[in-house]
Amino acid sequence: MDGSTFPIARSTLPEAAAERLRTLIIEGELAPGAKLNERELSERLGVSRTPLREAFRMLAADGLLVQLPNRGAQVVALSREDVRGAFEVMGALEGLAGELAVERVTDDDVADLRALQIQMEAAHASHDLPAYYRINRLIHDRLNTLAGNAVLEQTYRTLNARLHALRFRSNLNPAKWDQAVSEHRSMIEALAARDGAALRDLLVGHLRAKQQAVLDSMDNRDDKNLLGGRQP
Amino acid sequence: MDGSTFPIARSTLPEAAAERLRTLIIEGELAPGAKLNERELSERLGVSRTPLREAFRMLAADGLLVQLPNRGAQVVALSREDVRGAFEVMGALEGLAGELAVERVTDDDVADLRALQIQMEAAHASHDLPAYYRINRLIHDRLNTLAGNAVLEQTYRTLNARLHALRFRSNLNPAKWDQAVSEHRSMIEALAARDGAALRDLLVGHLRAKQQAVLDSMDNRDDKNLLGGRQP
DNA sequence: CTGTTGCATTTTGTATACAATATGCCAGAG
DNA sequence: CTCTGGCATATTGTATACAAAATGCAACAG
Repeated sequence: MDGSTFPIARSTLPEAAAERLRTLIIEGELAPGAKLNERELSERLGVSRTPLREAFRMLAADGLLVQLPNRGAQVVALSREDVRGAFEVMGALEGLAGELAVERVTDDDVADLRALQIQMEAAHASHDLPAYYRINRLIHDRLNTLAGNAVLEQTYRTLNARLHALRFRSNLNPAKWDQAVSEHRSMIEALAARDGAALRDLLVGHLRAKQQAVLDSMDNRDDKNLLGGRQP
Repeated sequence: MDGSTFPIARSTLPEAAAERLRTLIIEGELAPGAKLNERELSERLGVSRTPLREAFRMLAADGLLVQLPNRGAQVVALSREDVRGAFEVMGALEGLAGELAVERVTDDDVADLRALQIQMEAAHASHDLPAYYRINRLIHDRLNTLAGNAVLEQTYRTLNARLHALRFRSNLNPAKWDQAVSEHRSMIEALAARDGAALRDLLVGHLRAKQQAVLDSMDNRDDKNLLGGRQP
């Protein structure tokens, strides 16, 4: 919450287990809808069931797992509605981040972001999708940090992690990609001009486009199994 | 996440413990900053330490507790910055809720809200603060439900619970109270007119006023101890 | 008198044993 | 052949025992 304390961040076993599980889920190693057997997983991670169960509680709170009484935990399978809703909220959060960032951003920050934008365009030009996604995420994270609101940042990160479990990076058609890069350019200009309202609108629109792309890809038969087949 | 399943909601021990702790924190029985001794609490709640620790993890994820490795859990003490940040995010969320509600609201819904508004004005007229807060909360909850976005609703509720731990109901001066009631009237009119942009602006402004009131009360020497004295 | 070191006690962290519940299979009735 | 009931097995839920770490106090050195 406040981020100023540093007890050397000594990790405890439940936290470590949660972190490991989180990556397993996001990487797709644990597929959406997969049932998690406590004994098996505890052996696989080399911890006993007690800390593992605490890890489950943490991930469930993050929305990465669902826990059913006496029936264990399973990886969440996001429905179409869940994805729609999550993107709507992300849009509102990023919009707010933009408005707040404008009030605190320094010229150095803008310069940093411009540098990232150039890297991003390079990745775009060379069709390096992984690099593009990496830099894209850096930029959005940076913007959220610039907002200077710890609650916002934490909420944003949690939601983002949930969506990353979808691993929707696969298909992004060229037209939408061009569009996204261009939107990013406009965003940085709005930030440089300290135009909060414009930046907010750009971010909301940007997120809406992303949402649409993801929803489209969910309709794609090829990707449907990625979701665990729970949508009606 | 999806709310459509109903396995009779059989409560498990960690969930029950978490619920109990949640009210203890919100009612102020467990003061901000208070250290929670596992053994003592487990005896008091009549459960063993294992489910209690799972409850701790849930509440920590909700932001009601902070857990320090090898040093146990304590009730969160919100700093001024935390409160400011939480209200900013709440504003963005409610604004979104307003925009979305406009698209789904029925005339019956509007009638319900008008009825609540009348009850609220009655509570205001008779200076019944508890009733006012209760109805106020009902209205805001209703609006969030109307938005038809489960992710939004859940995020909103979690943040709201965190702020309720402040128990800031004590001081609300008459002028601000009048203002708040009047804003509510406008909000319902905007909803009835299906004017999403107006409703959004009203909600954001409404939240900003609430934020200011709470921050003012935090500066009040009388209330400072309520916060656990962690703010710089 | 002050500061530091080491020990006793308390408290948290983890593993495991036991209890309760759910799951799947098989037998038997219809 | 299908459906129901009951049993065996597997899995989750809870309590407790043991290990590790932190805290507080007291004794000692400076």
